[in-house]
Amino acid sequence: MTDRKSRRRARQSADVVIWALSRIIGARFHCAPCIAIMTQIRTRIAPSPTGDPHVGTAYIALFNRCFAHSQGGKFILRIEDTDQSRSTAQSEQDILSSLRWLGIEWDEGPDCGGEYGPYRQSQRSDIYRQHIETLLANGSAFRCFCSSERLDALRRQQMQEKRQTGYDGHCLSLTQAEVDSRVGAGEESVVRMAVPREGDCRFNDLLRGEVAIAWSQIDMQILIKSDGLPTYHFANVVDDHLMGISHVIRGEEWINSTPKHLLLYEYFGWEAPRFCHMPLLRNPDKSKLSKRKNPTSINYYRSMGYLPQALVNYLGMMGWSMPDGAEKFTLTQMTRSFDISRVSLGGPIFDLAKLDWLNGKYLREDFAAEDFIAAYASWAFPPDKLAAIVPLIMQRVDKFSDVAELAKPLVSGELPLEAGAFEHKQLAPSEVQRVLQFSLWRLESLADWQRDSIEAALQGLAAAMELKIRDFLFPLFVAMSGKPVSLSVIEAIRILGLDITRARLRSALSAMGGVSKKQLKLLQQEFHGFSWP
RNA sequence: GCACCGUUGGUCUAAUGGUCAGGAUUCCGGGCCUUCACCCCGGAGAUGUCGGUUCGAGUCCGGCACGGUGUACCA
Repeated sequence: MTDRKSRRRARQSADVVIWALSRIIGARFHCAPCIAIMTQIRTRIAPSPTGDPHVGTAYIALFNRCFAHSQGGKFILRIEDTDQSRSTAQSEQDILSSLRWLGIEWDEGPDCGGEYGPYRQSQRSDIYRQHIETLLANGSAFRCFCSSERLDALRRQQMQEKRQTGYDGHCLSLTQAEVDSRVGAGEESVVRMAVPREGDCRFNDLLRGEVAIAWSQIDMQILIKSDGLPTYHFANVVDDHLMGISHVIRGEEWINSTPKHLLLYEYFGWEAPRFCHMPLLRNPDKSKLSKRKNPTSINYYRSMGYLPQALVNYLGMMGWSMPDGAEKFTLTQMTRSFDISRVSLGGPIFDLAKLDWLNGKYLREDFAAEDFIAAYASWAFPPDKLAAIVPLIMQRVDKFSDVAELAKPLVSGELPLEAGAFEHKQLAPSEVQRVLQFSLWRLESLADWQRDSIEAALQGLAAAMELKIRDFLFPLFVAMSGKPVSLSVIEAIRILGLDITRARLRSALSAMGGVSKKQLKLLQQEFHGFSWP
């Protein structure tokens, strides 16, 4: 702790010097990234558009943004979409709009541009191709032709012998002529980085002090995949340098691969940025926050009716505190008082009880009745949702006083489930669980969230399970509405969206007594055995 | 397995090596109040463990325990 304090002091004075320098130099030069590195604080968030917008992304983005903006620097958003098979444009859109909803805005990014673009890695292939040539030429990277079979066998053997797993340097001994002829013959290959086998890599983490990792722990990482695209490690380093990133603030999960990154900077002859590894947000069981165990999508919090300012505030309380101890603070206040050395390293548990309290505090203290009305109305009844709800309700009511009860499932979060709610004369409890779990998996994999595709997916699933659609839908009705009779369950699913649907199906599953790990595995096998049209 | 990073009430956190380890949440009790909630007051509850340095350790050093992460042609 003392150590932390003295580091904090030292850093603050160093930052002042750098800042002053940037004022002097920055006024005269506007060119290479090297100048930017020397002169300006530049941080980034580099999400991979492979799924729901994650609260962990927002968390790291928040700290990067506060760090940069508290020192007159810039905060950049870069899309890391080198994994062609998993990246989607939809996910990218969701990430941008979620961060914007939270008020975490960026100075440069794929949507707003900037001097260091493009800000999407899939548009930077030429840059990576060019840069890998440098490493290939100076011998710090090499072509590898090993098949995945050989690599698998190698790994198995290493594990059996209880040795460290990793590449054995097989292709390191290839001559240039050999490499050229095999490449010329069209043989598939990857590019790996050479890694020393002796000694330690030492670096100074902004929060943790010196970290030493033996080079023997570091694998000869693939830099360019056989599809010609870079892996994270390579693209990340090249881009961070070219974009003038001065401080890499990222999750703790990256500590172990920092030596790879440092080595790449060295191979290129570039000055490395400062590294700062934040603690990881955790599930209540202390494992890394995951959507299997918790709602992790920012969209979930949005559709549950949390306020963006409360969620950002709450994220700011994770591993960090205001110097004056204030618990309710805005993004602006956080930025103004920001001091990265106030980050505490124990992984904070993302616990909803305190978020609820904080959100309520915002609602009570910051909203006049008319503000509340406006905010609530636009949350509960945005025009398109209202248009979808009204026709459903009109058919089923006799008088206005019936409306609220019917609409309840569509404007609520989780619903209380009565004991025995899932009793059914055709379906055994285990069958009900299967329907719920399979439906959840099926819906999660749905590409578009339209009435027809949801219906088709569920019908296909019912057929695969050899259940009558009527019986099949029963558990879903109950899970989604809390009652066996209600509005169209498919409409409800469409209107409520995946996040609320997931939460309801999950709470139904746990109301049924939960699914053990063993059961889950069996169900997974069965589910993967299904085939869809 | 190996490596790395962590460890203050259940949870989020505060504490220039020096008061009685402070605040928030949660839970419980009381007050306000027609009820509930809000709000106010009060209570319960923590430095993982063993050793070392020191006049003095939550804070510095070492061992152990526990937890987490990493060990991919994912990021």
